[in-house]
Amino acid sequence: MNSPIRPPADAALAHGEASALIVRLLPFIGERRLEPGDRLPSERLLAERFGVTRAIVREAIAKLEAMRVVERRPRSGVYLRAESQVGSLDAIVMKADLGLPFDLRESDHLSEFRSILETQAIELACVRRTQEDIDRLDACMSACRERFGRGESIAQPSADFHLAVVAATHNQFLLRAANSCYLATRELREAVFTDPTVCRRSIRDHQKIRDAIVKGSVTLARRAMKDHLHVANHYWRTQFATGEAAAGAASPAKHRRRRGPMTR
Amino acid sequence: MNSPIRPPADAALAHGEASALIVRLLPFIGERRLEPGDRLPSERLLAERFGVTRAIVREAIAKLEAMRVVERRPRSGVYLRAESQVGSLDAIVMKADLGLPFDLRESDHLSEFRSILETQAIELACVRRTQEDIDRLDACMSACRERFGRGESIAQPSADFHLAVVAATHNQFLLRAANSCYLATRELREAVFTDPTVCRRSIRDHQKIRDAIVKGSVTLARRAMKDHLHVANHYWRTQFATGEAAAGAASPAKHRRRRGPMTR
DNA sequence: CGTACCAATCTGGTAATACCAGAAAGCGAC
DNA sequence: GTCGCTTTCTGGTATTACCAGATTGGTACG
Repeated sequence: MNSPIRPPADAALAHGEASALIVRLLPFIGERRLEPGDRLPSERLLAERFGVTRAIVREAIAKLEAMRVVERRPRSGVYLRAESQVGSLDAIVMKADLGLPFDLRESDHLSEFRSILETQAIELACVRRTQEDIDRLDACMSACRERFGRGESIAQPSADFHLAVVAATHNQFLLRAANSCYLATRELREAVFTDPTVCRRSIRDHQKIRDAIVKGSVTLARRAMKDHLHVANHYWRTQFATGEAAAGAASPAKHRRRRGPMTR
Repeated sequence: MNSPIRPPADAALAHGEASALIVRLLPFIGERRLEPGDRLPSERLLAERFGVTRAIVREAIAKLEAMRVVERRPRSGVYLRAESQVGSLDAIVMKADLGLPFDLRESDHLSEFRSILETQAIELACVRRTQEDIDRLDACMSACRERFGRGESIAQPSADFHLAVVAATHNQFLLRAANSCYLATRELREAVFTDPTVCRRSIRDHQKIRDAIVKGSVTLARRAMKDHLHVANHYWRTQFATGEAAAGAASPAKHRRRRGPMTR
């Protein structure tokens, strides 16, 4: 199983009324000026207000609770948590998943976070990589080249490569955090990685990174990764700005409802 | 109602049948040898099997879905996702929250992850800290000293200090990731931070860190943080080992049910 | 008056049941 | 065999009801 470790399917939160309710719930919280510690309306009221069942409300709240956006107190109510302090990483990732936009500041912070993870990860990867890790890197490289040759976007195999690097640290926490980053930026990456210039540059950089890891040279690898991330973040920022400009009214991140047979 | 500082209330996932079901569900997945991509039994079967309602099953699955442990495919089934690749950071944090044990390997990886976040964070903090950030650091220091003076555990204010450092980066992603780390280790930290030696050492180290941040000296701060983390991780590892040995009995703080080891 | 106590009424937590629509499997007709 | 129907799965949603803490309001008592 050398293929890049990737889920067969799309992201998770897009289905059903419960997710739709979350999307409507967040602005509702905003316009009500609810602050951390405040209580949300009762489940029954919310159900009535949004025209759904209590079961739907409870499912939505369960998800928000899992992401530490909200806290349930039995027989008392549902309370908003202090977002910045207790929200989970995925509570932000979810924003993208639900079609809510990032602002530029958040985008930069995400880039910074990703850079931190990956520059540290590659050093560990140089030391810990196994043959299997290297095979996975090569598989991603092949996938990139193949897709590029067909003129397709290399967004996914490129992300897979980066994740494969992190995976070579064999540290689950690093891997999961990095994965969240790539989930959060999936849509915009699609756009960035259609530009042939970007693709060529990426593939070249990835090759350097891969070679450095194989060689086990920490300094080489870190240098290569830093260079790559620097350029990548630049492209990313540019793309984000243009996307931001075009993101006027309707959120373009909405065509996610794929229902295909899902070959697995 | 505005109590000074809200004792973070108990963590999130601990209430009710849905959470209990998650705890029973994970071992169930394990003993059934379900692998990524496999389908879970239908909701109705699970409900019958575990003696709860479908509503409970759905709530539990909603949480697992939010943490990207499983994936729902409408009118098809609930499928296990590739854990290492797609699970969220909080899917691991949850383990602690549900009373499931870490193994030593995971514990070390968590320490490593935390160290990466915080050593990078402190550099940014040196540059970006505002007066408000410094005030927060000082408040945490005071809380530490006060509690230590009363002979209480400084686990919470100590964690608050570390989080305040990360908060000074003004990077939400860093903060949330770091926060997840401290949530995951809450219980064990309580034990570690009752030892006066540890407390004294921590407070001293924190003071150094705080001063370096105020001074804005990146090199000093990084040095101080690295030293502190090194020692802290040592204490932590020791405590973990002893805790592991005594883990035959139930978790000391909670009277939560736990089943088999199931660490996969 | 003030206070202690009690009952109506909130809350979330859980249960039981039913129906819908897509998907898949069985199965008969050809 | 293959086509096409029907049955039987699946999750998705709605409805209703009851339980038990918590809150609240009022009332009876001191």
